[in-house]
Amino acid sequence: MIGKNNQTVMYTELQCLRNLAAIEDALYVLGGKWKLRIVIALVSGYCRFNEIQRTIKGISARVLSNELKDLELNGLVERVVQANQKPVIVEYIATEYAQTLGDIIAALTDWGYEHKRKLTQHPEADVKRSVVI
Amino acid sequence: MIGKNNQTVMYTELQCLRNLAAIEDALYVLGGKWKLRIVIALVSGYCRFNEIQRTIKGISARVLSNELKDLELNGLVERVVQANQKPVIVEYIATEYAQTLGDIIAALTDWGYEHKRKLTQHPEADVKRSVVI
DNA sequence: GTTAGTAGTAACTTTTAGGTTACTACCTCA
DNA sequence: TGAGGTAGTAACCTAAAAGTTACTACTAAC
Repeated sequence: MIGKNNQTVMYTELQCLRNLAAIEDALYVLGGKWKLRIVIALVSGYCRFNEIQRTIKGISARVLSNELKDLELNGLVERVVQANQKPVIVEYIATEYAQTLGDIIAALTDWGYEHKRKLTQHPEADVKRSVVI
Repeated sequence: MIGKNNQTVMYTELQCLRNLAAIEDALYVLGGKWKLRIVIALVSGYCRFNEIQRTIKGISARVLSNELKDLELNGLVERVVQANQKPVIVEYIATEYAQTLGDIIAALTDWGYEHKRKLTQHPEADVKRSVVI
């Protein structure tokens, strides 16, 4: 009952289970607090370690380091060491494959904007309620 | 450098920060292991508590209960109590607002399918490597 | 000569998310 | 009459994620 551009689409039971599996795969790679934020920072052109850390407020060096390794393992980020420079400079580059995340990032970003707009316009709408028939 | 339908789009620094904020808002509501899975189950027509728990493998009653409350607070789920029935029957219904998640769910599902296809086709591609220049 | 930047890592602690078990109270079916 | 389904909750526990602090080793600027 949901689909692209908010068209109504029915899922059969089998499709529902397959979609659950697919979204599970996607969230396995992209889930967690930081992964998508890092990808956004990378595709926006930030590529140095400290630069990324400064851009993404709140992330620690340890976590950023681990997340970048994960993303590299999944083929979304390439680590480029410029050994000729002194001090040695490391760049993290979003791969071509990371470009395939465009739809996900755009959809999440759009929804986030709209959701915030909704919250600030009708704050009273978000009150917990149960409908009793 | 990324956007809808994988079109190349540049982000300015300001846009990058705004996108980071928007995706933060979206992930605040939708993040975590279960939220999107639950929404998928709901829009697929599963609406009873135990039914949802059976559909989403691995979720416990405690977690499902908490997640449904969160989703209700954010206006994505409506809790409908049919008090005339014995035993009392409770239905969880995806709200109209939940339909706005269509693009996100579709994008994540598509990407999950493709990513799995990629992994099974070229498993050797996912080897950690750093490029040293 | 001290402060800040380069890219991290190791060891440790805290936080949070999620899992487990047991329980309610009522109903239906075999 | 007890097994299973209805929708949960309370208390407790574990495991994973994330945060903190300190440190390397070298460079450049003030």
